[in-house]
Amino acid sequence: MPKQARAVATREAIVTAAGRVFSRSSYTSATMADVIAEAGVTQGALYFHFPSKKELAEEVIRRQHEVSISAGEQHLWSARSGLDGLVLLSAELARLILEDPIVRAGLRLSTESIEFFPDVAASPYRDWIALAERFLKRGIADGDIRNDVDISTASFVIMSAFTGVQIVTQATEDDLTVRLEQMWNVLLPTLVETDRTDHVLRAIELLRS
Amino acid sequence: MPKQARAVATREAIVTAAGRVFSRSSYTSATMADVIAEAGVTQGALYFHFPSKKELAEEVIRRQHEVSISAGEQHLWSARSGLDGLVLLSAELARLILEDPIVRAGLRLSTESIEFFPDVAASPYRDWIALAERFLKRGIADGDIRNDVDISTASFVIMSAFTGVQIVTQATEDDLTVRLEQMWNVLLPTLVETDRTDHVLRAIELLRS
Amino acid sequence: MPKQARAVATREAIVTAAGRVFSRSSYTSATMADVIAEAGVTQGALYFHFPSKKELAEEVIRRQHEVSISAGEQHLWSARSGLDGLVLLSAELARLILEDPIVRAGLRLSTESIEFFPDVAASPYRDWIALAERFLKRGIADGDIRNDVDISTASFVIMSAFTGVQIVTQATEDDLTVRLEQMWNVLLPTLVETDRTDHVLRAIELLRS
Amino acid sequence: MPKQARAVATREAIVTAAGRVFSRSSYTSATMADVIAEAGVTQGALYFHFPSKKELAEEVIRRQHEVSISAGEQHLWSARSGLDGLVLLSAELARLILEDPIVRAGLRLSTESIEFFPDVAASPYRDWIALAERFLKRGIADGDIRNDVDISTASFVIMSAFTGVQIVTQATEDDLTVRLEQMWNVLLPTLVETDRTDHVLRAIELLRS
DNA sequence: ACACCCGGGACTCCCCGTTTAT
DNA sequence: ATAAACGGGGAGTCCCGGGTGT
Repeated sequence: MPKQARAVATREAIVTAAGRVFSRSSYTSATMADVIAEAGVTQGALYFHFPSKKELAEEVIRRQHEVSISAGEQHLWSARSGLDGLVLLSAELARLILEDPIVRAGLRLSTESIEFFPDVAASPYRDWIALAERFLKRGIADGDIRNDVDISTASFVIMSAFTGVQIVTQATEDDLTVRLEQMWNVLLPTLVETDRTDHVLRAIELLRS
Repeated sequence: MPKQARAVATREAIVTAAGRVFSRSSYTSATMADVIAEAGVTQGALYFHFPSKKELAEEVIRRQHEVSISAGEQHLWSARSGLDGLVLLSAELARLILEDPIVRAGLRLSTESIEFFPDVAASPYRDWIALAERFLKRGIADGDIRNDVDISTASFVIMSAFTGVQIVTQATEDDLTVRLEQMWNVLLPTLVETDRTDHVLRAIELLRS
Repeated sequence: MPKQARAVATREAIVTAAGRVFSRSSYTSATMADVIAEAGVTQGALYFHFPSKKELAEEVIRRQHEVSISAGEQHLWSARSGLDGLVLLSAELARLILEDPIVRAGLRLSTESIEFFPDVAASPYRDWIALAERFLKRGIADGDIRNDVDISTASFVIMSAFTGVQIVTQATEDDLTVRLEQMWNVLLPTLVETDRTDHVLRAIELLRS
Repeated sequence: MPKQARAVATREAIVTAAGRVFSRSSYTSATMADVIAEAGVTQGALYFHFPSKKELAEEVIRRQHEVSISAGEQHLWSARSGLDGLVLLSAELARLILEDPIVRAGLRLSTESIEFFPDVAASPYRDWIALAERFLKRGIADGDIRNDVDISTASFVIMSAFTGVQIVTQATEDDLTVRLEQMWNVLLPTLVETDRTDHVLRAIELLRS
């Protein structure tokens, strides 16, 4: 699709810069000038690749979506079990949120600027919940997760708790990985058979790597 | 502080209007003109009472703080037990978030506009966690909650989960009370002795009233 | 006119404060709030005594006029001779400009804010020139000043030079008294008979006291 | 710096308009809207070329500086003698002040708005005094000016008197050229040998052309 | 008469997302 | 793809008028 290699590089620089800018300022308080300065491109270049601020933000949101979904997909197949995968997914999402500006920006944009992107506000959560459901299903098939667990409810509560932990941790500047482990310590007992605490311990162990 | 009755009414109208405006728009995208229109006052009146947009927002945050804390305090003494109180607290907070624009606005401002109010970003969560700790302590004393529960960890996870449920629910436009019940169904088993499921059922029953 | 002693004090405090404010800020950049803060009165008090910013400034101008004229009048009679008086007048005006905020403010207002007080822009200069003329006349009568001096021209040039010295000195932050002496050293020889340099020396000596 | 011809024209129109506006209103009472209206440009155009009111004013001050200095330099070499040049310089400055709005504005801005441009308040006077010194030096070399004249003192008094004459004349709405001649009639006798009154007469004659 | 609180609203500087001319 | 221009708001300031109390 892109005609010149330079064009790709420019576009990439813009999106990356937008990620940094939108992750540290809200949609309205971030300015195109900020993005231009951060990317080191000219106004014309920016407006050539993205006709408006909104479309630039939407591209960032799209990237966040791609990245977090593909991260999840990978674990779905590579993890030893559904339970392990679920825990690893949460760790991977946490890592992305902490380290990838585009993910952080996409998340911030889609949740916080509901007025501008009303139709994508729910999608990160919906995506994550759908992912979690698939892990839970596999977990039941694997025998790690109790088969009387309501998959839909459980995945909602898990991903909500994850979201809450992430948000509260960010606000209080706590250590997310520590808090995540505490979260799983509270949640896992209700998901796993009471006499299979070894599974719980093993899964939590995964968080430390 | 205010000397005239009219002044009190004006000030109140402004804060209420600010609550509505800041709950539907972010801090930066909300404008003083919006507040003026919503309150039906003049610019002069607004700037007489609040010298800047920031101070107006801070007043809204302060109100949110007061309201949610005092709501919690009340349940701490009126509830039959610590466990019941904790559940009722969550229900009350949910109600306030859904129904009181000032609470919603205060929450949105303090969490989302970290760049402008860095020092209060954590306070709602810290407050709620501290409240939850007091409920948990009473719950242990009342015998409703297992005495090997780590109060600090549990209160953090509970309030994080609550926060997450509220945020995800808001984004997906689900019914918060239903989701809250699902959350408690997952969380309570780990807090209450396994042979005291009656307590769990009774507490959850409270959510429906 | 004022009925109560308190009113007189308030009014005086306001005018004095206005002097300080208008001497350090221009008419437009000075604000009524500045005056209020400086005077330590309330807005109501200020607006009771002066119905507008303009009238307050006009009062300051009026005071400056009174003060500088009466200072001149005094020297006219007390000085040993017209020449001495003229030199003393310049010293006295310099002192007032340096030390009395109301004089400085009145001067600044009447000269700089021509757009607001067009009819008084010239008056300080006209007043001073008229004063100088009277001194020169007496100086001729006293025999200190050459009788072929054109009084009207000379007084204009003298007071202009004085004004210029004062302005340039203020801008360059030089010592006004030193510069004033230099000015008289240049001007006096043309006013006094060439063989009466003792008069010149004596007059300049007066500046040092 | 400006890349397009149109940009140069726009910028020029803005500076010229600013000159007119700032010469008839003080810095604070002049508004950007005035400049925009006077220049016939849009707000965007103005703020593209000058990021703030202050920088626009500073450009005007810079222009005034350039114009008056280069006018002086020219006379320094073209005049028949130092004395003639000095008188011509004063006439030229007077002409610029009367006819060039940018010069008038720059002067007004740098002297009157000390609060905003403290570091350039003195520069017009310093520049002129430095120029006068060079003329006086040449005048002594040329034999027009007495060699016992203190150059530093004399140039200060001359330029101060010039400044005063200009200011008083402006306030009283007198004819500047007439007053300038009167000023020189008072000042020259102390600068030139008493038996060389022909020089004085010739120099003053230059003012009339 | 004197003082004060509260409110009114025009206006100011400037930022910002976005097109037009080159 | 860039320099230049566009123009709609943005927050906040300012001078002042009314109603109230003393």
